[in-house]
Parts: sequence; C-alpha cells; structure tokens
Amino acid sequence: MTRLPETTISRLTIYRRYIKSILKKGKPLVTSEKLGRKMHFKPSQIRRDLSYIGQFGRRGKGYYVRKLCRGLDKTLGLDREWQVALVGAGNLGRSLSAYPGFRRHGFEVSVIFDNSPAKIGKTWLGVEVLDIKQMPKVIKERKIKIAIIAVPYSSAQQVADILIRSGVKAILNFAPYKVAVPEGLKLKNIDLSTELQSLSCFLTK
Amino acid sequence: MTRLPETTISRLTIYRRYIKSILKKGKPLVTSEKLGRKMHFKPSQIRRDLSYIGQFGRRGKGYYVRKLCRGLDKTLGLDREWQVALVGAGNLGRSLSAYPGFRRHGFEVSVIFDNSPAKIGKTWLGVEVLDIKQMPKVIKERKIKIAIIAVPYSSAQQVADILIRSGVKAILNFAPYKVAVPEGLKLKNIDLSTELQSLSCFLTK
DNA sequence: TAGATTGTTAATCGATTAACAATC
DNA sequence: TAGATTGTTAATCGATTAACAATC
Repeated sequence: MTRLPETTISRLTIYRRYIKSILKKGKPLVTSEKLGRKMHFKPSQIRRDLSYIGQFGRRGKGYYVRKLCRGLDKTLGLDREWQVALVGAGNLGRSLSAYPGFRRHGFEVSVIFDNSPAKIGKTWLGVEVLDIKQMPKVIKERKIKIAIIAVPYSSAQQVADILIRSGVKAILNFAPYKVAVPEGLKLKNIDLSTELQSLSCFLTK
Repeated sequence: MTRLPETTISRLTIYRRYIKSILKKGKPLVTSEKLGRKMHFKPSQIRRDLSYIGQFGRRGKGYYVRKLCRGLDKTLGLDREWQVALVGAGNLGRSLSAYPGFRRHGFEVSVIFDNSPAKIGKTWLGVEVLDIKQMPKVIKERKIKIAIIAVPYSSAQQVADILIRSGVKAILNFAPYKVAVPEGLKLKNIDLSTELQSLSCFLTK
C-alpha cells in the first residue's frame, strides 16, 4: 500500500469527528456527497482519501457509517489510549496539559517534566511534575511513545535528543525551532508565532 | 506578481528569525548555502522563496543581511505592531494571551472577550476581559484586524461571523471546526487534537 | 432495468528541486 | 579572468480534482 499523505491524515481526523456524530444519530449509510456538503470538502477528495485506507461502502448506496467509523479509528490508532509525556511546565505547557480535547480523543498527558526546582515535585491538575533528569528512566518504564515539547527555543533540540534516546517515537513540537530527528520518527511542529505572522503577511498585501 | 504560496510564507518567517540573529553578529553577507545548512532547508528552495519577494543579493557574493531583513519585515508586515483580539478566556485562551512569543513578534493581545459572567470585568495579566456583546463596538473602535478564536467547537462559527461583521480580516482558529469565511479574508486553523492524532496514526502503521 | 454512488484511473494543478545562465 | 553564487527557468514530484467504469 502506498503511504498516506500527511494532508490526507489531517482530513481523516476531521471525517472521523463528523462520522462519530452521525453514528450517534443512527443512520446506517452516508454518501460522499453529503459528507462533502457538511464538512466543506469535495466528494471526490473524500472518496480518494477513504480509498487509501479501505473499502467501506456499497456502490449506489453510500458508506456504512459503523464500518467507516471503525476503519478510521483503526487507521488513526484511536481505538486505544495513548500516554503522552509533556516537557515544559511553563504557561503553554500547563495549559496544553489541561486541554480537554486531548483526553477526549484518547490522549492522556500522564507526566510533565521540567527543570525548574520551583516546579519539580508539584502537581498540575493531578499530574506530577518531575525533574527532567528522570525523563529517560520514566519514559522507558512507562513505555511512552508520544511527547509534547513546550520548552524555549534554546533547549528544544536538547530535549528532543533525550526524548529520542528514551524511546519516544513521535513528537509534537511547540518550540519555534526546526528540531532534527532521525529517520523512522515522526515530528510535527506547531509554531504559533509563524501562524500569526502569516496572517500579518496577508493583511500587508 | 504571482501570489506567495502558503508554504513559502511559513518558511519566510523562519528565515526571518534566523537572519535577525545573524544581523546582530554584524556579518554583512550570507549565502543561500549557509542559510540552508543552518536551517535545514535546500539552498535552491531558499533562493526560490526569496526571489518571490525581491532581490536582496549579489551574484557571486551572497545576500545582504540588512537588506534581506528589511525585505522580510516588510513582506511579512512585521515592521509594525498588530493589535489582536482574543475570543474565549478559557484555559487555552488565557495561556495564548500570555504566550511571550506573540508580543516578541509585534502582536499584542489587547482585549479578550468571553460570555461568562464569572470572567467578564476581570483582567488577565493586565488585559481586560469584556463581554462578547461588546465585540462589534470595541473591535470597530480600535480598528482591530486580527482575532484569535479559542472557544468551544459549538460556538466557533457564530463567533467568527461576529468578528467578520466587526471588520476583522484575519482569524487564527483553535476550535476544531472548519469555520467558513468569505473571500478576501484569511483563516488559519490550528487543531491540536488533529496534530496528536496524526502522530498516533504514524505509530499505528 | 434505470438511477445512484463508490472506487479508481487519468488530467490538472501547484510546489519543490535541479540545472544553469547571468553576473558579481 | 576564474570562481562563486544569485535569480530564474525547466524538470520533477506529489496532491487535488474530474471523469468514469464498476456495480449496487
């Protein structure tokens, strides 16, 4: 099978959210035309995206909602709970750990790391804040595979290196630094300043 | 001039950050080869991106750091201060308003709107929290052009509609909802759950 | 069967990369 | 001049969209 384009994966998560909502309503079938109308995507794009991950429909009828739902869960790995380590207990880090959308989708920030003595040993909304020095040990023990980096620019790469050595396989990086990771790991960057700057670029035209 | 691809704009903000740092060091020239090496981009991509917005170099020599810096500031609209309105004083909203990276790049969250009586009238880190009902008036008076939406899924479109009617031209949307905006406005979406889900998709392969 | 809609192929579009002519 | 590097053109790559054959 050919690999899923990143853009397709993003859309799959959106399809999944909407399809969950119609699953509740009990309709057994839904067409790509209706999905497109509701979510503002082209039906042909939806069919193309879904065809990457399986066959969930019947020609002339539509997609089986239940089957499609299961397929999306499976592909996206959302039929299970994921433990997430968060590095950086600053403003951004703390609020990310409190973000309800994560838990709702099966991601549990189960440990926070920081290097500030003022923060180490405290808990934040029930989650312990540990010394960054304990990171390799704790991450290995708990077999954590996903981490969020919310530390300043200057320590992002260093933190990433430790995470990688500890066995983390996927990183969501909020530091505005292009972290280097080896083959076989997944890195996603969210750079809040860049997003705002692209708005200001637009306004400047 | 042809329009700038969104991907190019994102990279320009990164180039700008690095070029600011070498401006401080005083070197008058820098080559695309060196920029590429430092920022992990292909030199040809950097030259292509920069050529969209002007000519900043001398063949055989490199780019003039100072000139390039000014060009990037100008294109990105970062030679000025931008006032930003934030809608939603929940966990995410409050921490976004506190995010130091915004101010550092010339974005000032100068007003927060919410609909919760418990929050209205308070201040958060020196910024007033106003009733969402006052949004049209305040945004028009202050001529605010950029807004951040950090409200729940269910009210995102409604909030966006009010913002647009009030004269906002560019929106950064954190609600996991595909907000519809008219032509001529700019919308950027940041969906934190989607990002984590794409990591989990990767781990599932 | 006729109408509908998937699943897939082919055409289009846009962005990245390589190549190189211009020129310092 | 010879060597270096920009700025630009052309080739490549990948994603989106339209078209349609398969089939319910």
